[in-house]
Amino acid sequence: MARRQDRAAGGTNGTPDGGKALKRKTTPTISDVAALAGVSTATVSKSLNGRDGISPTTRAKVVAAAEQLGFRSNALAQSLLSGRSYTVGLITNDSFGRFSIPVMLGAEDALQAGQIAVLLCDGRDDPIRERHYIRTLAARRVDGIMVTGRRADPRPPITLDFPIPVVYAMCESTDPRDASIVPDDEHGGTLAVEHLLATGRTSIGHVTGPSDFRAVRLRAAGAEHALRRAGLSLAGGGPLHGSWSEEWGRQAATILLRARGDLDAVFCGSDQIARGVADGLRAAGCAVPDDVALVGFDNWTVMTEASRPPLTTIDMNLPLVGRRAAETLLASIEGTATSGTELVPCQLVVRESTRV
Amino acid sequence: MARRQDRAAGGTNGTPDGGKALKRKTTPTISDVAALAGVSTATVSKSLNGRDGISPTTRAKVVAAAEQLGFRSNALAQSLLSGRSYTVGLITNDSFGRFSIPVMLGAEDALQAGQIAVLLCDGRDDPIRERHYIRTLAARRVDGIMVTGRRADPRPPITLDFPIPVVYAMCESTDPRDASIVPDDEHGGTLAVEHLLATGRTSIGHVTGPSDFRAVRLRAAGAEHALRRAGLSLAGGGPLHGSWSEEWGRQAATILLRARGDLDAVFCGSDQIARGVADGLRAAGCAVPDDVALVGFDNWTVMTEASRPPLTTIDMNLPLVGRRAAETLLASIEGTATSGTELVPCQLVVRESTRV
DNA sequence: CGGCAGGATGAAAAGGATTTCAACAGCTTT
DNA sequence: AAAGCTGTTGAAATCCTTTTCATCCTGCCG
Repeated sequence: MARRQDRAAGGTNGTPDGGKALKRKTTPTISDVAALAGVSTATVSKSLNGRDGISPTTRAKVVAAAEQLGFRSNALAQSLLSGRSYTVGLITNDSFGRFSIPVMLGAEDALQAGQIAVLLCDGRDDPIRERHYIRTLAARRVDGIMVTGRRADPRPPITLDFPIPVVYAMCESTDPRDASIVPDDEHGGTLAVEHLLATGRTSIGHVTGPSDFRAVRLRAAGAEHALRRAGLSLAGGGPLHGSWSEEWGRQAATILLRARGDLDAVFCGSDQIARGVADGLRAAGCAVPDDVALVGFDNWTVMTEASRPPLTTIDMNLPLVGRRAAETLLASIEGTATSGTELVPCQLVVRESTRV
Repeated sequence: MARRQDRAAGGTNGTPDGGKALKRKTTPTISDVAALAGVSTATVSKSLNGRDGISPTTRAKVVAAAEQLGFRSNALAQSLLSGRSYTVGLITNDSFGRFSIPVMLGAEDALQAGQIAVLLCDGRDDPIRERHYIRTLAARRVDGIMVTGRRADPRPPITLDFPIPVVYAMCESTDPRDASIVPDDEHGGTLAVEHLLATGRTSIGHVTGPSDFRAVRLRAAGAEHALRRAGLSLAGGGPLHGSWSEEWGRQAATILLRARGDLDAVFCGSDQIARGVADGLRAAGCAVPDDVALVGFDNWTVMTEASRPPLTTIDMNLPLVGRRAAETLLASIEGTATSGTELVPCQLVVRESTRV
């Protein structure tokens, strides 16, 4: 199956650390430090943790001994005693795809600041697997659980048979008593259309994904609100629903142009669709942004930058979603629980496709 | 910053679990189970862990008591005693991007089978941050560490002041005594060119990324080997180096066509480049695959499927890289250490761009 | 000089689970 | 009936750290 590369050096060395091995057999414990410093473990603990009631001389002695031994306090023992593991579980069902990752990074960053580590659990949309993970996390006595996933309709809450704070990021829980953090899709749709209106466009189409996605409906609603406030409505009579693909974007471009000769802008439900629309428009001899302006959704740079021209788009601030989820979870762990859904605002990112 | 959605229900409920709260104050311990079953904790432990020397009657009684209390053994306490945390740290410097994710998923899958959990650490290419994480992982007494990252040249090994097994996945360590698992890029290059040769192409160009990437050099070397064996050489005299972008692919297509009128195939260093080449060729009136066949690299479906036509490409088997890394790490934890670099073979994925 | 306040230190318990070894009950064997 | 054996069970030690509370010592005041 795999082949091993020949190497001049190191091939004969069977130990994991090679010449880097240290003399020490096991990692030093607080008792080792105590023995070396000639004090009790209690004194070591207090010295190293900055408790007062320790004379500067003793403290210095202990610190030196700890240093010399390379002592690192055993977090497991600390957790056992404190009852807090300073760990949270992160369950995803997006297989850490395009949407989960930024959320996860934002969350990890916020948690790490609180000295909290993250245990990874890839649920793979398998409820059994998810149950298994929840049991594992329970056994490990995590302080909280964060559930994230692909963007879709609200999901049933995870079932715990023990009381641990849970926060849902990106994927809302159907139980309104749970805390969920999601992007404000409706607001995103509004932002996109308001930008198009502000640049003087009036005949605006909307090409988007399947209508059974809640996000699709919300973005369209936001767009239509903005239009209505301007006394307008969607070109083509309503959103054009299709798949989340460039191919659909290409087709939709043709459809829109045929239906409305005066089309001067298209707001798309994703950057992938937008890129397809851009290609479709160009193939039809229609210039972007001179004839038709284009706004995408997601700010997925792979698409926005590769598109010709680069796409103006809506950024969902996913790292912020993750960060807020982490903060909410932390607060909940500290005892200040929240419930309900928090919407994180989207942001307009302007590029050439809406140049005036 | 964020706005909170109004909800009819749940708004007033301040507790984290709302009505779902259980009566139990704290999670039950083994002593609780022992008390309920009327036996000692030793007996409970043996009963629940399938040790023998326990009568069936007692075992049943204990199991029933544990069930009734919803007892779950505290993994922290177990770890403290056993000296093994059944946890490994995963340090990445790719911010879990396109390359790390599949590797990570493969690894997580293999580790999970060994009942081992994964602690997430995003190093962000910051050595200080990385150090910090290593200290945290040490304190948590992880059984091993897995280092992964963006594909590039070998990286300096992480420095540990304690003996823990480490495995490098995707990013090779410069120390040959370390265990590293990486895709076999050279083999990938060979596979691509052999496929083109097998479909009757003879004038084959190579458009790829910057030459300071080791992967770029290896893929080119593999391609040239295959050509040499067939008595041929690269059209254009050698690899065309540029950026990892579609734009470069488009330009390179023009360059190659201008230099070689008889060009009948292009092997690209990435799917992104290949897609650009496909667009460039089409724009120049050159049909893919009828006039020129195309092979990409990465099997990044976003690119391969959206390209017209869909791209034949090389898959690096990243989940397998992760899986092998996990297996190597597990073996190392169990005492069977390995050193040196293991190459995971690539795989040809045929699509329309090389149709005959 | 005795008593006392106050600071520094250490013994011991706690946290939850596992394992060893001793004790014990019940049975068989001589 | 005594000795020996087998099969169950539990007391206690162990893993490592933190915290409480008692103890001890020093120096100060009366």
